[in-house]
Amino acid sequence: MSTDIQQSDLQQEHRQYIEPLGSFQRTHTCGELNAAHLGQEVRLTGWVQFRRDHGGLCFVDLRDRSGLTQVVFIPEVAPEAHERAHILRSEYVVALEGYVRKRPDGMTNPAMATGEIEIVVRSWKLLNTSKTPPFPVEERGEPGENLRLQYRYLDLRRPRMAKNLILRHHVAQAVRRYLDSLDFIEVETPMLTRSTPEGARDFLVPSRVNPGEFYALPQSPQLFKQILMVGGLDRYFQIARCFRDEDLRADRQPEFTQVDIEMSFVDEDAVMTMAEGMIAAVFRDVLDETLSLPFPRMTYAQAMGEYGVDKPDTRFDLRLTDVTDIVRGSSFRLFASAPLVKAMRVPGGETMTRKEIDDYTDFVKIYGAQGLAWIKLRPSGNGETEWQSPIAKFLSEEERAGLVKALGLLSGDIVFFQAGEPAMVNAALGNLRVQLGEHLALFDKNSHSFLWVTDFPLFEYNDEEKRYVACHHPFTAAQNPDPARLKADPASALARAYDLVLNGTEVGGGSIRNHTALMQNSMFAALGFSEEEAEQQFGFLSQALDMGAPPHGGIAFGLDRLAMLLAKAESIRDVIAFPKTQKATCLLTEAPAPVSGRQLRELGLRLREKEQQKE
RNA sequence: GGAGCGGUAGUUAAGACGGUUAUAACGCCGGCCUGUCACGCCGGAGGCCGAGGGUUCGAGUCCCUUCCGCUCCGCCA
Repeated sequence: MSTDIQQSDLQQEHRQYIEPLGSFQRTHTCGELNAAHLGQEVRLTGWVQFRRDHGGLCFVDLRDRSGLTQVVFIPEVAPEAHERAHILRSEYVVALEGYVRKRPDGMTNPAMATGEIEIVVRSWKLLNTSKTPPFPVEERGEPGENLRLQYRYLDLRRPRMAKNLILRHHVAQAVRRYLDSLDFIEVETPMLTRSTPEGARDFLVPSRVNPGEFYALPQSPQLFKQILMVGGLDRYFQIARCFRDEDLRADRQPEFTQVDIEMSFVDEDAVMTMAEGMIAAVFRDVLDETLSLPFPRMTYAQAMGEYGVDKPDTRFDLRLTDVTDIVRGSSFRLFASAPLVKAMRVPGGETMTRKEIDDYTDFVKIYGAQGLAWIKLRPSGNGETEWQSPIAKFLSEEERAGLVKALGLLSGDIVFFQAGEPAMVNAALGNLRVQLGEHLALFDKNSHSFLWVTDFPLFEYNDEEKRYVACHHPFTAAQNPDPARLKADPASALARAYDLVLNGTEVGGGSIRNHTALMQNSMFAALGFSEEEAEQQFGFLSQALDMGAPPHGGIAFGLDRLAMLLAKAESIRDVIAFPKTQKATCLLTEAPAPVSGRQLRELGLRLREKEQQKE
């Protein structure tokens, strides 16, 4: 309390020294000065990071986005400037002029980029004062995320956040350079558009002019970019903001940025080759890393079979194996009766402790598993291998031999099993695989392993809606476009879709689209739309396709995720200037917030009483 | 909708077994200091232990409710 009063009094007193910038416009940034500038007269501007006041000499580290420079106030050189320097506090904003000189022998600081030199101040101006910041801008320790988001402007002054946003900028610029060089046209598509029934929940915007009607913010520019192809634009891209009103994750925000691309007269290979070139250009320009092209490809079926997920982390080599047939007749009833039994061999895992196995058991329960069966193959003294396992006693000699053969089991291994519904089995073992990869340090954290996943199913069954929905989106072309087959056997239809996976994260995905009205309408029919519904929701698309739409396809990349992976950030929030919290709020602006009754009336809206009380 | 972790000076954390006046470091304020660079030395201020209720002679600590942040499941074409 009294500290606050003292501080605000102090700041009040210091405010009288604030001056306009005037002629003190900077000649250099704080990060760029070095021995090459010795003797030069310079002007710098920036924030005070530290003041080290020796009574006589007074040092200040001056910071801007480019780095830090030590400036020194010397009574003998500039008595007035030195005298006034005692008011400087953390985050005060100053402009100063002086000359660059070499630091005395033995006084250089090799940890600083500018550590060989310092600026001897002749005169300076106070441009603004600052309250004592709630957390230090200097990166010592990590303040809580709620504080960082509430005072995001201070967080952005910290080198890590500045570095991440600069990296993100470089990614975006590399993308623009590459696509421009290939004659792609950047086009902006509407933010206020129409709600569509498929896909994620829409953010809705009420229309004042059309009471009772709503725009939706785009989940992606999908329909517009296809219609641009019908419009003959041929090659389009956009760094587009997209909105999805779903729950957040460490790598998911309700508004995010997509590098959105569409091309005419192409097939899958043309799009994928273009995309590989773009990713390679980004890695070359941003990380100075050369990627080897083309990226490997794997079918969806193989990914699910061997990795349990549709976005395998191919940095390490653990695989899942289907052993359903081997244990079909087992006296272990769970194995004998399960629709799918899979196993994962972990070489050298025999040394795992009971505690570790228990922790992995808890881990797989997240995905609906009842437990986690395991077998350790221990070398016993006489050169034989002992099967140590709670389930070993249920396995016949034949079954053991079958497992050894199918899994390539060796002494010293541990094998994990999962039995049950395929979705659960794959999710449990697939995610356990990733967990083991991290815990056992099976990969180099600096490596980048790309993979195309192809041949996705066209549809997946949605239990809630009791119907098939599009796996990718409803505009994706089928590999076999025969309408009769789509209708008869939707489960086995494959899509002309492809995802790009980097280190187990989906960074991009796209497809060849239905470019004839016939293809598109048979897709709507297979999704269970009546002709009237299809016409009402997507009539404008069918109509456009029916007026000479060229064959076309495209892809979209998550710019935030890409930036996150390149920056090695733990959260997507660390590469977004103003992200939302897990409850989808902005702690800086306190959005969302109630609106006035007048605003609601203008929009023809009325709140339930429950919500009204919030106002 | 569900599971888990966390919330204690400005900040980051310790305290958790219920028991005197709630610790520490950094930061902040005052003083001293002419080569520091996480400067140093001396002194000082600073707390509704997220909020509300309960159990108890007594609650930072136990119970209930609730708010906020984070991670995950569901969800995310």
